[in-house]
Amino acid sequence: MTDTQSQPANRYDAALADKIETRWQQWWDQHQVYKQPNPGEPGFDPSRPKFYCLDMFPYPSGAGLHVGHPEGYTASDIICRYKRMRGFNVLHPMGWDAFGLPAEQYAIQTGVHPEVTTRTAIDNFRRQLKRFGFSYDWSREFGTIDEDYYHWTQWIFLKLYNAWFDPEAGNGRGRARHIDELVEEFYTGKRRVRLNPNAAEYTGAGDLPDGTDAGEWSSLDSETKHAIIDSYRLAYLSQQTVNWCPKLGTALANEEVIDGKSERGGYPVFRKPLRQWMFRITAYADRLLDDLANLDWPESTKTQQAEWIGRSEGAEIDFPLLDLRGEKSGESLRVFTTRPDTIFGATYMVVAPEHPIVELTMELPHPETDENALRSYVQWARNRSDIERQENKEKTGVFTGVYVINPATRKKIPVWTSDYVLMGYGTGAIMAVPAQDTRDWEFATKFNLPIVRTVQPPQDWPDDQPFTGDGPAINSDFLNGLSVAEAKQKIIAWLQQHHIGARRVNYRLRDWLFSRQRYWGEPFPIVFDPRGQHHPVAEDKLPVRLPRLTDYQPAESDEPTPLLGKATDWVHTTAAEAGVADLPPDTPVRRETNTMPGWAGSCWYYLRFCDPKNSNRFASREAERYWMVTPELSVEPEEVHDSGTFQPHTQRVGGVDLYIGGAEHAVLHLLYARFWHKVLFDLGEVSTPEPFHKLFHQGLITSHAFQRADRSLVAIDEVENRGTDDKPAYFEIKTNQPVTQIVAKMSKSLKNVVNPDDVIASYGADTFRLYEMYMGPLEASKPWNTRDIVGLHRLLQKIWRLCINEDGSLRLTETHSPDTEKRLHRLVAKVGSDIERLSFNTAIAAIFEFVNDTDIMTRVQTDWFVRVIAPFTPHIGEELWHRLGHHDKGSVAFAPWPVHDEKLLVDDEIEIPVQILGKVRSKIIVPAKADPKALEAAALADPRIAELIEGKSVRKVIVVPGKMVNIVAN
RNA sequence: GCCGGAGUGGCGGAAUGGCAGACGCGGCGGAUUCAAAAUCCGCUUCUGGAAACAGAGUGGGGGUUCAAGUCCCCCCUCCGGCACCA
Repeated sequence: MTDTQSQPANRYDAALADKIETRWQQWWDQHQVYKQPNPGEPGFDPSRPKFYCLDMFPYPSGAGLHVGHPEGYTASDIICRYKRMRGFNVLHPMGWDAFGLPAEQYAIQTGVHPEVTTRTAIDNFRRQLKRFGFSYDWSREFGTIDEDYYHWTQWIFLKLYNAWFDPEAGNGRGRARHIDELVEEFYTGKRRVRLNPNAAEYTGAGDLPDGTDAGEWSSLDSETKHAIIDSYRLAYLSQQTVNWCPKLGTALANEEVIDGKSERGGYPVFRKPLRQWMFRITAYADRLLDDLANLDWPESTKTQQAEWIGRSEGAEIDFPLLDLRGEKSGESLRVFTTRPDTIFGATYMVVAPEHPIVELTMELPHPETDENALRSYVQWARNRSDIERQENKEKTGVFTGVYVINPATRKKIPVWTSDYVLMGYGTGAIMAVPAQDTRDWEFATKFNLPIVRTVQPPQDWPDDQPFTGDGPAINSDFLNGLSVAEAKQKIIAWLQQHHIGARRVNYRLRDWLFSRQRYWGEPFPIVFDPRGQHHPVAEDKLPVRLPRLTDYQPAESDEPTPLLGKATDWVHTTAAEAGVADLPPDTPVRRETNTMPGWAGSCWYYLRFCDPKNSNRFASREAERYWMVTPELSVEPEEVHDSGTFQPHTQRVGGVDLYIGGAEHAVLHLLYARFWHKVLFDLGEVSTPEPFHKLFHQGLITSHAFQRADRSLVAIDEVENRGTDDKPAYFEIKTNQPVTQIVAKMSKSLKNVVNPDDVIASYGADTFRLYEMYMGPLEASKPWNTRDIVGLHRLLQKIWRLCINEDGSLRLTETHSPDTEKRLHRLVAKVGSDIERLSFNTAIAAIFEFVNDTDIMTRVQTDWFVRVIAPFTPHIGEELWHRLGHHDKGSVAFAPWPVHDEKLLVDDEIEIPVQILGKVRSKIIVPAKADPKALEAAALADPRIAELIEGKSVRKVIVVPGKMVNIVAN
């Protein structure tokens, strides 16, 4: 590549920027400059350390990139470029999160197939990203909708389907094992044959799961065997209450339902039980919680995950149920409580409206049951969305007519049902202790239920308030006088001794609902036989391809009907065709018609990037190990962890070295990915227990908008400034009312969305990159201010003028300036350390200062300077690099980062402030290495200081060598 | 309500307990120009002062320290997340 035929203009402007940028982008593409070979491939250098830097891949929408995308992407690009110059093998890939609801909705609106709209959006995103000059290895690009990608998404699903969680394995932390090993243990009698006692789908069933030995494995019929095995699988089918919208023909996420109506269209939404695929993520709750400690993640994100998991310690207690005649029935109602110490104050019980006991009571009413009231309440509660429940917290409920015995007081207490008790948490039933719980207090006062204090409140405590704090137990028999903590210990021991309760840990985290009724997602590799039993598709029959539907309009229906049901030829097939080994080949089978949710594809894409073209495995073991394991953090095992044998003391640690993306994914995506990764780790498929070692969230790029006195928002084009730039006075044009400028999210309605293409057209990509990095700290949310961009463009103009003459030749001097040299070494040191700590705004400020103070440089100095700016502004960097004569030596991307001389970083003489009583009164110039005595003497000898302390007595002189002198004199 | 994070000039922001406001934008003044754009130079926290300089100053109030934007306590505001989780 030569640049002789097109001499650029003398000035660096948008046109020149465009010419330089497009030229080098083409050149990078042609020469595959950023292609990073894997171990064993030609050009791979095993002597270099590795660095895996990942951006959260985008969801390509029809609207194209917005200015928020390039923020994190520019940051990671700078780091990757810097790391390459520091001699790292850098894995820096990009791809597309392309299945999911928005694409499908867009397709329905436009009438164009989602495959087409999505591919178009991807092409547009790729074009836009390339225009920024990001150094992605595009040879690794893929989309989650690619068949040879979702092939492995389905394969991972099967891994979870064919796995169970053994709580005793893995040194007591629990570990996933192959389902065959469970069957083997049942068969040999090593393990009691019974339903999984931790199976979420059976909680609330009172005393059902525990203590139900199923007997000899070999004596069981196949249905029972299936039921037992399925209760252990990490992927299982379960009846779940969902927000069903008949008009849209799909279940909706909670955030898509507003006031009981769908967000889109405003159609009514009902809560309906639906059979759905679930993941037993709750089995991993403790490990997901504990392992946060080892991660280099923002504390806020770790906290959010910890709270999402919501571990709470307490006890499960059985309350004996009374039958129709008021006698002990032998059954009991099980509750979870964190305050077993308050059991003597449990004056009534509350169960969720969905609790089995409610259903049972409606069928077999007790003498005091008001059947109609109960029925209508349950009906009403069932149709209430979660959002309605949140909005109106006024307690509601009805008495079921059922009584239980409080095992501590031996008194008969009533069982109520109320929607403030949630079926999904604990056992779906509580013992209500109004005196020590705010919610129970509200309920008890509303329905006139008895309140007995069992913790002594402080003396001045109001009578009309519950007391939830610590204090001595009262009215509690053998617990009286004990503190809350002591009472808990004692009552749990008592409960266990009498076999009516046990210590128990509960989690806020629920099992993960994984089915959608939508079209645009990964099909499940599952079929159903004529008896309704599910079977996995054999691994070598993957992928199960998403059929191409021409009619992807959702069907309006009262009954949930997944869209894939329309693909009748695809749905109805045979065991042989589908690849089910354990059925006779000609057995008619029905394919699973639900699809996976949008999260599926993003759960493991970081693994595929290690080896994206592999058709035998999701990634080769060698590639996965090379990119994911951080040797300096790992204890190298004697034997590699391939076999699935857990080796707690030799495990490799690592994961993606730096993962940059928005904080909005703090919980769901990052938790789901960690879960899948841990399962794959347990099964010996990956080498590290965690997927992402270091995580960083870039801040939100916001914009300006205007606010009326009533706090409503006004779009920016409806406002004018009737003041000056310095003292602005904004008015709404229509009403002539003053409005105030505020910072708001970019949104179409506020007309404050910035399109990156426009900015690049006006200034070029290098300016755009600099601007976004200069706005402020990467993690902070910052308002976009178009006016400020020009400052960064001017910096590039200055850089251009500093290096290029009016006639287009290189501008160099033979005269070596020691001052320039010193400042250049400081620049190298400052920019390098600022990049390491992701402080790009201060690095750019240092470049500003250097350029402002520099007239001309030698060839060697210019060569260094170009390397320093190249990570930030790769196009102008590459242009200058080649003009410096590096034609044949390749890209500046692989030029070594300059090595500064530490000696040039310190001055011989420095100016330090002299304070009197903490106020700066003078400054003195002293040798940098002056000792405290010399500094004190110099300070006291300063004429101004001498004048000011005249007549005062110097009580103390504090000297901080190299920093300052403070004289205490009065 | 609970959990995070943040409040510094007209604006974006800088500052391992050690000169608050680096750097950029905007503004003001000047140079260049027939003129303008662009460019270059100077000034730009507030108050008083021609200046030297003095005083005040990092959301508010207290405290620790020779020294606090930074550490501690209380309060206010804004942003983000969660929210009847027993």
